[in-house]
Amino acid sequence: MRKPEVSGKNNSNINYKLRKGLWSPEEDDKLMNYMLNSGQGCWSDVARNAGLQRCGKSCRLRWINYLRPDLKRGAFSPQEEELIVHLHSLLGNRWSQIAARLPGRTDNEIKNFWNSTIKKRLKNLSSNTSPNGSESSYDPNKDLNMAGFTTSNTHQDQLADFMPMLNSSSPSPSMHATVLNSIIDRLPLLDHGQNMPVSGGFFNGTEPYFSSQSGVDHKGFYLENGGVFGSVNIGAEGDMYVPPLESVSTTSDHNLKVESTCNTDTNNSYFDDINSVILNNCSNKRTENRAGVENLFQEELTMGEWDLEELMKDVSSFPFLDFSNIQ
DNA sequence: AATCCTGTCAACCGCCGACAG
DNA sequence: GCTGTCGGCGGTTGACAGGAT
Repeated sequence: MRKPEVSGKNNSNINYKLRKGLWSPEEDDKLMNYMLNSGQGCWSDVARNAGLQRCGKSCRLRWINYLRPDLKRGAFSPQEEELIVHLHSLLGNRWSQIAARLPGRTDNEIKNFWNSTIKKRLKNLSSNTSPNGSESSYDPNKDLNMAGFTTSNTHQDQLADFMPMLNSSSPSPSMHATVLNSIIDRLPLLDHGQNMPVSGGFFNGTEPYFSSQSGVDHKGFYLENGGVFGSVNIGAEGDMYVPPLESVSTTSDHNLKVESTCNTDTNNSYFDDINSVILNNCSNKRTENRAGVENLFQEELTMGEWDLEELMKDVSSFPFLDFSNIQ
């Protein structure tokens, strides 16, 4: 936190210089009143018209990160933590996009939380699990289930079914396809709901149901560590759509590249692959879940522009998220 | 009680893309 | 096409609080 200050050397120019640093309660009142009465316009106009000696950017930041009425206060819930970790594994440091999936949370808040809490936790756990210290760098994305976040033993057990195959030292593309098909085979048919979230477990059998505050059962796809990947909604016409998410990439470009190679320490990415394939299929035609699967694992597969907006738009539909505590 | 250390978080900075003139 | 402005974003800073020593 910074002490309130006035930019510029000469305070006699206070009327013409912009203030910096912490916001005073009076400034907050001015901005709040202006925003509530006049709504958002050009931020530089907001600053001017509200009688603030602040730059537009500063006003915007203050409003977004602090004054906005819909902000959720308080500590992150374990569910939110898990969601942040998962979204970060998908999106990287795209805090704004992560924040967009967490109602009432700001990108700044999430960024701070990640840098101060989660990152540290993951690092500690990572170092604890590599006693010889051979892992010079840690990858939070590999440590999701070691970070003390809630996981589902059920899903771990279910995933264990696939581990022998996944742990194959040099699985062939056909092996990938086999595993993938096996998973897709276990996908429940998603054509029996109308306008409501439906059971859409990643695996069959013992997938747990989650109940939202509204009492509607939800279910998501699960990640390797029990994290919910996304829920599935069935439209009135029975078409399945996967809630979208903004463009995402785990690579430097915006194409999601799925490596065909698989080794024992790439289970995480492997399941991302699976999820992406499933979701990709689901977002196209539910009746053609299997279509194209055989062609997915080539030397290197580029899935093209993969708009996560098409995958996880409505993260609020995640079954375990309970936003009823928003104050 | 004083000092040090660490975590938290509000806010700034610099960059980028979109857009208008 | 160039330039300026603006909004948005991610990285970073630094003040403060609270725990540890």
